[in-house]
Amino acid sequence: MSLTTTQLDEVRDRFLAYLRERGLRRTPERVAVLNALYATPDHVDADTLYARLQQEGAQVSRATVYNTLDLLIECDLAARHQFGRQQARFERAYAYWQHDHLICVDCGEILEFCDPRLQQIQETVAEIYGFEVSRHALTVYGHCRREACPNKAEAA
Amino acid sequence: MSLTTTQLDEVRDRFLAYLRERGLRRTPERVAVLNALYATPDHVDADTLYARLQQEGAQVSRATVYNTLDLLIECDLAARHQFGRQQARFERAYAYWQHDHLICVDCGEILEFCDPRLQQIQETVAEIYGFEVSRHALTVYGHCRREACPNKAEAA
DNA sequence: CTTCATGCAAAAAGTTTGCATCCTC
DNA sequence: GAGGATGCAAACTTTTTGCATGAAG
Repeated sequence: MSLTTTQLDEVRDRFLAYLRERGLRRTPERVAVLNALYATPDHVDADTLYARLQQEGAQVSRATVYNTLDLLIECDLAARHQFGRQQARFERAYAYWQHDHLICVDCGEILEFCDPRLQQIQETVAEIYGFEVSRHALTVYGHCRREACPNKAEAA
Repeated sequence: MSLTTTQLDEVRDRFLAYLRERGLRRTPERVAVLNALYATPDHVDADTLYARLQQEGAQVSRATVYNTLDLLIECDLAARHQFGRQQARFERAYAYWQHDHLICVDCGEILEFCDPRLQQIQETVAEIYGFEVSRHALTVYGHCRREACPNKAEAA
């Protein structure tokens, strides 16, 4: 799913507003990272995002990619996920409801879903344990049934 | 919650049976890692487990710790979790229902909970997306209300 | 012009690997 | 005995850090 030009403008404006109110500078590198993240709806790792920026000719270092991703997470324009391995994945977070992930352990395909019962679970847990819950991360693992799914043999 | 001696025996037997049926060797190092993991109910990272083994005088290398943890996960005696950071946490998995985790982002406390609605969510997702679901990982993040919780200022 | 942000490369943190030695079977 | 398992250390991967240079305000 792609965002409209108007939405992308809103995203950029929100980022710039955040930078302004925090007294941070508007640099072309920061904007480039934002654009690269919002160019596709997938879940990229930092290095892939870095490679993408290089490919586009943007002059951005890895350090700046990580740096900027942190800023984007702080202002809720990006989300970080840790899907099982030590490599974090990032996705855009604007105009997205809180959603969860379904991952095929064979082909690595990542699907998104949303179930209202999770909200209820959060509330229940918050009440029982006296927590002020801020967010959750649910990842469901399994085997997809796509014909094109490689490593199918692993499935039961 | 601690396991009884009988349960610990069952665990060891199960591990040894697994080694036997896979044609793997029963080494004192492997048993030491199992014991160290089952000595406490907490969620340890590999290095902490390694340090614990050293302290007990066990002669086990980091490589063997990782190696053995993989074996324990394969035979369902251990579970690996990736709580947000790039450092994996391990916990014993024998005689435990599938449970989920509630983490205080201020003090790092990890609580466990279980909600039957998750089972339903898994089933729903499996049906909608045509997945054969094998497991899930839900982590809820928030602020605990303990007096002793450090970094309380961060809470809203 | 001041100061913060960047790029680079080195360091850090976590995990995996290669190889000689040791120990289970 | 034979070959898998271990320990050690080095390699590797991902992320963070320090510092001189560069550019935003």
